[in-house]
Amino acid sequence: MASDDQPVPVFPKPVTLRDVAAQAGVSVATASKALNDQGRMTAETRERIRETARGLGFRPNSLAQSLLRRRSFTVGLLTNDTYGRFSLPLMSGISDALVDAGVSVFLCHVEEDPRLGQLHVEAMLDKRVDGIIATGKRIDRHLPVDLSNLRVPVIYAFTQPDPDAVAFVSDDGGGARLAIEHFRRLGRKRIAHVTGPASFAVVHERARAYRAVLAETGLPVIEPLLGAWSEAWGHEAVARLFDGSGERPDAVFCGNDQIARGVIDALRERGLGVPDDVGVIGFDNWEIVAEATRPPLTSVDMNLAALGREAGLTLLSLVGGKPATPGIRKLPCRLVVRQSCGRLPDG
Amino acid sequence: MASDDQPVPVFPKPVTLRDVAAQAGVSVATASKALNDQGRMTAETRERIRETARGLGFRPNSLAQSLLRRRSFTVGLLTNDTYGRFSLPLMSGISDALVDAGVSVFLCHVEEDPRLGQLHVEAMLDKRVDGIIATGKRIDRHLPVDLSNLRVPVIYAFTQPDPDAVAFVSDDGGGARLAIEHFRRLGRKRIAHVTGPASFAVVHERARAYRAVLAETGLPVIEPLLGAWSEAWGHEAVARLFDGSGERPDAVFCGNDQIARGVIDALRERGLGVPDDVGVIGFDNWEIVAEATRPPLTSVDMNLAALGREAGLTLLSLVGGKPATPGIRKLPCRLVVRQSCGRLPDG
DNA sequence: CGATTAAGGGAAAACCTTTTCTCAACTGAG
DNA sequence: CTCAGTTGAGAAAAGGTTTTCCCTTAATCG
Repeated sequence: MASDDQPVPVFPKPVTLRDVAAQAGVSVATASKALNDQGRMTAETRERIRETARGLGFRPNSLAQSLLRRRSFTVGLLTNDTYGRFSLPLMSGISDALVDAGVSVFLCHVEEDPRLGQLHVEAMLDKRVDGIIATGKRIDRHLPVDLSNLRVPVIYAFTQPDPDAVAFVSDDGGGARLAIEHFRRLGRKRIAHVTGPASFAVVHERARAYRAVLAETGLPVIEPLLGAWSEAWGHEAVARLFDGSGERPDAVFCGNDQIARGVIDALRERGLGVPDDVGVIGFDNWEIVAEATRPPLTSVDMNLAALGREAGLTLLSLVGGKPATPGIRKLPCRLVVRQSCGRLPDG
Repeated sequence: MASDDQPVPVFPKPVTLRDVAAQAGVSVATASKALNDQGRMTAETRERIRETARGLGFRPNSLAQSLLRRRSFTVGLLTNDTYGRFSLPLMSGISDALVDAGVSVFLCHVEEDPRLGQLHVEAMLDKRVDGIIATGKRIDRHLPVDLSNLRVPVIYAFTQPDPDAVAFVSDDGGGARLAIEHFRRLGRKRIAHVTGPASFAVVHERARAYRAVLAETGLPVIEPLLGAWSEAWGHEAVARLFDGSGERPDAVFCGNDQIARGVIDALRERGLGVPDDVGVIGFDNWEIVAEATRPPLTSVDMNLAALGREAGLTLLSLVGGKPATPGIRKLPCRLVVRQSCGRLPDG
């Protein structure tokens, strides 16, 4: 008896179409058609069945539907971005694009272990996901998983695609251009660039844009400083830029917001004011950092949610059988202006 | 013709158990039993069927299995934590606990809109998730969704549970105790506490622990400063603590890592060294912040992955039919010692 | 050698929904 | 009154797997 007084929560049996049909006094076929606006029957019958379904709280079993339609109305989002800094905004955009089609998103975090990753992919395929979106920590890094020759369409977003795949990435060169041109419009003359390690493709792409804009406008190019994606590197880079005897920068374009943060801290320690003496622009627009910086950081936003939306819509049309031409599509960045870059004297 | 040269990628038909059976020359029933180690047959037959399945690359259709077993081997993780700062570590712990049971996790982000949230929950139920784990931004905040009386078991992790539910939260009081006692062991005499807004239950819980430890050890209590969860507030709080004429703190225990960061910056601006003049300990151990702080921040870690693991295991046993006594279970925090708190003089 | 038992394997139902096909009844026209 | 055509609704198959029950054959025992 002692083991009996623990109330075992009993979960009610889900109500099936059969139950609805029985209660309404029709066959399951008719019930199904009534609820899906299919087939022919009197408006009265249709309404009666619907009313019964509502009353019973009937919800169709997606599993059964999926089995029949050979689609699960689910897509998998594969990522190895531990902190979700890039994958969560992306996911939010994807969900956004898919929710109207009744499709949900399955976030699947794959560690660096390729075996475990492959396992997760298999699990998704077994669950008959309609498609997979792959994303990573950085645009030019591969996921530790092989996604070629899968049974479902694959889209790459913000990560290095396989050849012949469809991919969406941000236009980092354009983003850099945005930042530098903004500095130029504000009248900055000596614009430096502090960025991440040479092993990242985007580092070179942005540096190219940096040089190009400066060349176009006749401003001097300061050799970009390549280092790490960290605050500490931003700090150190300021020492390199400002310790020399040469003319000093009046603006720094940084490869990410953490570097920018380190730059700003270092400038303050040197008694240089931001934005009055030196303007600073970051990259990523990681709000939680950009807004906490003093002064709040102007930063290039990669529009990850929009990227996710595009990826989602494209995947959807791929699932629908419409072919998509493979290749990399670049989506524009936008500049989020806060206070670290300064403003026009007359503004 | 022009529309014909676009190669439409054709995805191979998945191979079914029927295919395996046909190729092996047995019935589907036998094939199924062979692959699942059920039924009786010669070892030779079993092996032959397995070999055929391997050769064909057969993978059972989870949808069909789930339909039959009335379980999807999927659990939903519901969150409204936009940046994933808390939900991702949690999810990683949950996945960890469930992967051995072959269960995957469905991350579902519900915005503040309750209607959309309810919609997502319905979608998960329709997909026949085995259970749901709810989590939020902060321990004492409700999700904008009603999860009572669902058809599946629900576990709350790091969010305010419904009454009679099973919940796991971190022991914030214990975490505070850890920090203060560490300061005391290091010989700090005047320990201040700068924390978040009064509207959070954990703020009071930690403040209680703060007072308790100080009272136990005979150290003076400085009235905790309640403000916001931001760097700016940490900055401002330093002004309040150090501008007065009274004796100054030699240690500050902060409500989160961002506050700690603001505190450290403000101290540096005042010419006070961390940890030599003032020790600082944060809360959350958000590595990306804690490690970037100069000096690297000692912080209380809430062990979210462990929390997730516990939640996952408990949900699993609930799904298995074993009852769990409702109530809130607190899991211990741990102190991650870096350099901002100082060390023993003789250490 | 006949009868019993065990072993090996198959048929069919079940899970739940959708869809096509079929069928009965009824309408209106000739 | 008969026939074509329409309307309303049900039967059945399909989707892929698991499991129970049954049947056949071979082996064992008396």
